[in-house]
Amino acid sequence: MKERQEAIKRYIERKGDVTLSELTKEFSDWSEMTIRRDLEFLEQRRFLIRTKRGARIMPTSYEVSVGMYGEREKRNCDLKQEIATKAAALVETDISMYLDAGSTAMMLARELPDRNLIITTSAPNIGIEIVLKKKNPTVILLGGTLQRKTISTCGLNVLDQLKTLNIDTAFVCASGYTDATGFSVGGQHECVLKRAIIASARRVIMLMDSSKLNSILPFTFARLSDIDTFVTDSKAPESIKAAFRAAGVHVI
Amino acid sequence: MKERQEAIKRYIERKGDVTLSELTKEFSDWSEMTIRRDLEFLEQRRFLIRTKRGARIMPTSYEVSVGMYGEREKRNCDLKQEIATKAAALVETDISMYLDAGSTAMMLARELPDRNLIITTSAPNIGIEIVLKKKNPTVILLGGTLQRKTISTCGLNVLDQLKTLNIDTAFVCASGYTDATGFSVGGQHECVLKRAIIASARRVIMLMDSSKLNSILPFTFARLSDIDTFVTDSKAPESIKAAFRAAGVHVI
DNA sequence: CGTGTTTTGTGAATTATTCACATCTTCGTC
DNA sequence: GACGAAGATGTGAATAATTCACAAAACACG
Repeated sequence: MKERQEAIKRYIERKGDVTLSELTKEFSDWSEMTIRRDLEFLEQRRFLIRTKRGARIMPTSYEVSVGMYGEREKRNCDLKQEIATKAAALVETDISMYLDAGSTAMMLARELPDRNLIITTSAPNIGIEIVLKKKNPTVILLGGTLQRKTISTCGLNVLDQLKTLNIDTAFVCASGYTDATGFSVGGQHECVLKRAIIASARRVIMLMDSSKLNSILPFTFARLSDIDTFVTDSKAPESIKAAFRAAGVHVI
Repeated sequence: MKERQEAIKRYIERKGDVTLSELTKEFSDWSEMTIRRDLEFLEQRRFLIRTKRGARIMPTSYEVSVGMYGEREKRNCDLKQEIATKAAALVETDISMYLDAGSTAMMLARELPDRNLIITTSAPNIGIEIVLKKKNPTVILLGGTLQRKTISTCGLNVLDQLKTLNIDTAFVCASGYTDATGFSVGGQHECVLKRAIIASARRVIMLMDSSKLNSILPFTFARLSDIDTFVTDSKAPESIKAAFRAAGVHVI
């Protein structure tokens, strides 16, 4: 496969859904016809499917996280991508890690290196994504009732399942944060799971885009003191980042 | 949603990928424009995506089972569909059932009624499929290591997980059968799981298309005496069906 | 260099899609 | 059962996208 085709593939993998004109603008060194032929080439190899006026990433579980929830998820796509890229740099080979549910975590999953990793997750879509796109990581899915809204499992016996797993680094996502309430989410079950994960992991890395700062959701699952590292995007206000650092959190 | 739109949706769900001209031929009572509008309607509701000259089923986990593995899975698609339809008729409301991994099981999942059911499965793609497309069933995913080949989980503690679950009816798939060897599969882990399921379920329904009869795979997980019902397609030879019936198995 | 092969670009021909509008249904109301 | 409103469907022209054939350019190799 040519370099340009690889680049087109990567571009579409990130965007999920692109138009031909978008691609011709992005890859303006080549003609529309060439890009068209590349799309045909990539479609034949099942990397993507061509749509009416462009192409879309080959749907595995991608659509479950981004497409399905639609606009809300796509809105802060760039911020989340930035976070995912930064977080992926923190992943070490040969470790046991936990990956949370959610679209930011899905993007992180796509950025993970194809190396020897043990990845535990409660998000089956993320697990499938990893297993289909990478050869080396081992994926462990937590069992339990599959929640419709979050596409993640939660079970009464999560604690039992975690007992036999030693998680080194946990990548956890939050839906809200304020100084007073800490990190919060919308679901009770998620809250319980995240707490258990945080309690058992050696190192906790929190992923959260700046749009979620200063919002409160019903269930608090962690305080600043519970986390080691905080990964956010460049739009996060310096004041908050400074406050986090003052509390001993490594902010990236 | 209109009846025609439902029918178009079903048609595309079965075919996976259709052209507009195929649809206008199939639904010749209506004009191309109407079909076009229906596709737009269905796309908005995220049931499918429109491609260059037609439409394709909305990729959730469908592609994981059918598209991804490609031709092999598509080959006996009609046989499997027949089995799935017959098996769906055996599903009762308000029961706890187990659904195996595999493309036949995926098709059964799509045929399930949108009613109150507790569905346990080791196939996360099937679980996601159900949860995204139906409102009423509760899905329980078994935890464990996610296998790349089968997209199913298997864990050391499956037995523990099953202890708290009372499964009434188990729909189990096999990859091979001969009188001498019984029902067999290719993976050791699958074998263990299927055995555990069969041991704990009140009623076992085996799903297998006729192309798999008279083939042997490495691991036997069940004998004729272990199953209650055998669902196969119309191409299965009468002699085998008669032999099964003679052994006390209900053949459909 | 020269030749054959592959890749890329161009524009015309073909095909698909959209749009505006006309017609036909359906349904509630008097 | 007549009427009007709202929605669904069909038609054809306008627009846009895609394909195709072929020419030009880039590349490989002796």
